[in-house]
Amino acid sequence: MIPFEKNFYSESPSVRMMTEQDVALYRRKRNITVEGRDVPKPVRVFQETNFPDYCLQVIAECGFVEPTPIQSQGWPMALKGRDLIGIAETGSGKTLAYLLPALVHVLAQPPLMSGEGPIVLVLAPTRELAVQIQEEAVKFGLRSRVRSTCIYGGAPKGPQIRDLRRGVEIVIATPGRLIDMLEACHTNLRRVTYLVLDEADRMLDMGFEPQIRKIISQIRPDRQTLYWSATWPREVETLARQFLHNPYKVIIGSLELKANQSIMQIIEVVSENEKYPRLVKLLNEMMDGSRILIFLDTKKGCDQVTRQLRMDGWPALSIHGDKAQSERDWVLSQFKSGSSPIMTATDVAARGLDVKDIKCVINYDFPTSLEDYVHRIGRTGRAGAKGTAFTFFTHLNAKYARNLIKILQEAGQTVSPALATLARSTGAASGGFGGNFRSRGRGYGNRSLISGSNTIPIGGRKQW
DNA sequence: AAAAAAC
Repeated sequence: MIPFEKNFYSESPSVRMMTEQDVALYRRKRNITVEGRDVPKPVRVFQETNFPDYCLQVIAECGFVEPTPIQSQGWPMALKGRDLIGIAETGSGKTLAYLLPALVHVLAQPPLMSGEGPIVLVLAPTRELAVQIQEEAVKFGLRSRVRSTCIYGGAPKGPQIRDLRRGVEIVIATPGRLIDMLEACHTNLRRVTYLVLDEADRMLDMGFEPQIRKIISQIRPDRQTLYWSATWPREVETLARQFLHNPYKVIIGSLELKANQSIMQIIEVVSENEKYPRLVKLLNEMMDGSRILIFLDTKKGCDQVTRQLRMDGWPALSIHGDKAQSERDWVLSQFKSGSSPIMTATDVAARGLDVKDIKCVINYDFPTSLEDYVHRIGRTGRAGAKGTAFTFFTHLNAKYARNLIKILQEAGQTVSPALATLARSTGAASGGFGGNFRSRGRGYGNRSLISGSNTIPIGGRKQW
């Protein structure tokens, strides 16, 4: 094994001069909570970090003025070489919180020899998110010797194999294709010393955990492991700590499920039949060139609503996991460029995606967990911008009402009487928190997305 | 009676 230096952080003189009181005040003002032994002081300006000069230059070019709270505390922690759990709301700069320390980490290592695998591995739950992270890595790795590549399914293997065989310091991957590549010996994880789980609670849930276990088992145990998410259900903590040693924990705000405060959240209690007409009414009010993202719970629902919208003349496209990756890529690019300002999506688009100027998120269906609710609406209101989230809420979703109200109140939103009434109609607070980590709610009842004369069958496919 | 993630 190649030994690696674990502490890349030395406090700048200005950080060293901060008194404990200064630190406490700084953290209090920015809602930073820390746990762990020997927690380093936060950095207040970019110049207090020890990132390479060219990184600071890119930061300046991006127009960033000062580190976000998760960055100011996360950077020195990550640079210490210790494990880390970082929890901060959607749109608060988590990607750079782990990517820049990753660059420093790589630059401090002996160069890659031929046949060696990556030094940094970042795992993400969707292909689009992996690609987005890689774009960010390219932006900051460009002017150094740090190469990166993205390994994900649905795309041709050839170029990915070529990149891996040629050697890259940073690999950003979705689990399935990475395991595929490992089994085919196109790469190995023997040199990985910096492992990131983005959207960590999702990566540790039922669907992903076995794959994550398989991947982590191939990485040296003295690696540095970093978890990041906007949501952190209590149920994951025990599982998560199995893969961590003496971690720091940094939380921005509270550990309570918390939505981004700059998003106006509007819950509309409707019946199933009222959804589509209500959607059209909202689109008529909101359409002014900016982007609108509509979430549904099922792929079929996405197709149906998109088809109906297009028949009614709306420029809508749909993204979900049954579509070819080439179409997913195209739809997302059309949405990003504004050529198709309305996108319907399943939860494939719920986490992490950073599209500028999404003015409005509409939950056509209420999600199957409140964590997903927080992530979905977090596609708007990014980097301090304002956004609006409309959510259609039916009596079938009543079990979420109480905890949803908690989220609304915590984020300073008004609670409509209709929602309050629904909350009172349910017994003790039951449903909601915990997402995939507890048993799923029962009783969905019959649902058809578009009722009566509005139903549009999709050619050749059986439905309902 | 959900989605995602490899071929």
